[in-house]
Amino acid sequence: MPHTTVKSVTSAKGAVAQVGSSSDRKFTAKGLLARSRIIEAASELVFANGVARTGIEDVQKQAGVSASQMYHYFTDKDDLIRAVIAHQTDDLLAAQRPVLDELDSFAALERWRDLVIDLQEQRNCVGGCPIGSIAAELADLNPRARADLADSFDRWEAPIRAGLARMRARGDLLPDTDTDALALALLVVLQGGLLLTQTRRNTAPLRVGLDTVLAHIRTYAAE
Amino acid sequence: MPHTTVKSVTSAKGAVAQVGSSSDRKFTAKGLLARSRIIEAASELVFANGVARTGIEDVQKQAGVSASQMYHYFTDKDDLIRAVIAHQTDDLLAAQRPVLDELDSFAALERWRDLVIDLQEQRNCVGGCPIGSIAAELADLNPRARADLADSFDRWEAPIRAGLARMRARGDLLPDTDTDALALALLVVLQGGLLLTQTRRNTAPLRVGLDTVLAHIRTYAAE
DNA sequence: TTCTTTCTGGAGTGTCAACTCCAAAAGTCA
DNA sequence: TGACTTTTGGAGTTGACACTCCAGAAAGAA
Repeated sequence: MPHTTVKSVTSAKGAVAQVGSSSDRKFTAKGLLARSRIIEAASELVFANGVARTGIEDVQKQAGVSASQMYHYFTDKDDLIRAVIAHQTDDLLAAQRPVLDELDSFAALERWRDLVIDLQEQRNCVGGCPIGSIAAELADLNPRARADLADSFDRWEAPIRAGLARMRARGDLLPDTDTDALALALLVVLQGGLLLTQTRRNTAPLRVGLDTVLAHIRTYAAE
Repeated sequence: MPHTTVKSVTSAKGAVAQVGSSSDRKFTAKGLLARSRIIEAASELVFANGVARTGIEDVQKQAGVSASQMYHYFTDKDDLIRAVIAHQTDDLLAAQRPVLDELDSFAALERWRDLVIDLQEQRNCVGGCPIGSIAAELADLNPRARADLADSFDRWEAPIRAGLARMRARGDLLPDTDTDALALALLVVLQGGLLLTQTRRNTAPLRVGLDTVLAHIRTYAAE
């Protein structure tokens, strides 16, 4: 995967078709199962060791799959990693639901804060953000991956934005509150908090970061 | 460097001696020069490509040095990377001085904010935090590196803490302000902001993050 | 100068990792 | 059943990469 060469062609309609992407192929039910076992195994290994240190052979072993299967379901390592990014994003959002979709009260924001901190404590502060870590590794190296990661962050940010916007619409927050900025600040503090928490093996950074932004949001409370 | 095996022995006095560390050797002036050229080259390459994707041979070429020199000045790649972490930390703090040491007024905090954002704009949002990126890659994989990285963050946090503490002592901030928490929040928002800025190729996350915490600090302003 | 230590060149080694290939097993569908 | 497509096994290839080794050049100490 070094010197990632990614081919893409622009179709007649102007849409960009991704040559070499495996996601549009037709697979049988059995095939899809093998494919998802591979993605699952790769996700775990990438989370633990990073992209560069995750070998295709390691993934094969963990998924119980042969080399030819790897390249039957994915064109190359890049393609697999993109699938991992998508999978980890789904997983991440699922782990924070349903609270993530109901971030429209101060109580809900606190529940979310507690949830995130608990998750890190459960794993003893080992492992940062599954997509943040990949972002730090690939953002400058792989344009396609960077775009995917940006999309992931967007997907994460959207429900936070929506929740805060609802609070403002409902009158919980002052009418001129810049809820989009607050939502972005929450995502920022989450990423930074996770990285420092991972490095210091201590949830204080995550806690302090989130609490700081939450306190700031409260200064916009109406009445 | 996969499966980093780091030997350390406990001496009679109970102090931990680092077997294999190169920093305590005696080198001539010429030797030190070659050594620092290696560190400089390695730092650039690691910043651009990450640790795993930086080959010893690449560093050799960039530094204009032979393989035997690499292993004359560093016991192994781990040892080199530790030197890179130290070097990048020095560089980073130097780039933010003298403003970093004078963060004891709202005006100074704003100057620091502008400085950090300008730095990212100058490099078109390419490259995140030189030590944050290494932290994301190595924190869970290499205990020695993790300790070094934690120290780096401490060195970074210290002047911020000191500046805010001076503001409180001087009466710019209310007496019961938790300045340590605010300093940590600034570091958190900086790391998260850099990562998102790198991924989105847009300084908004860094700007919004810093502004949010700065606004929150202002709510502690005295009188 | 002579002795010792440091510094440097460059070929070599063993390992691992990404990717390929051919052919066979298993499933699909007429 | 028979023609087809999909799925799988596993050996092989190619290159990269961390690290070693030996010997010679340069520098420092006496």
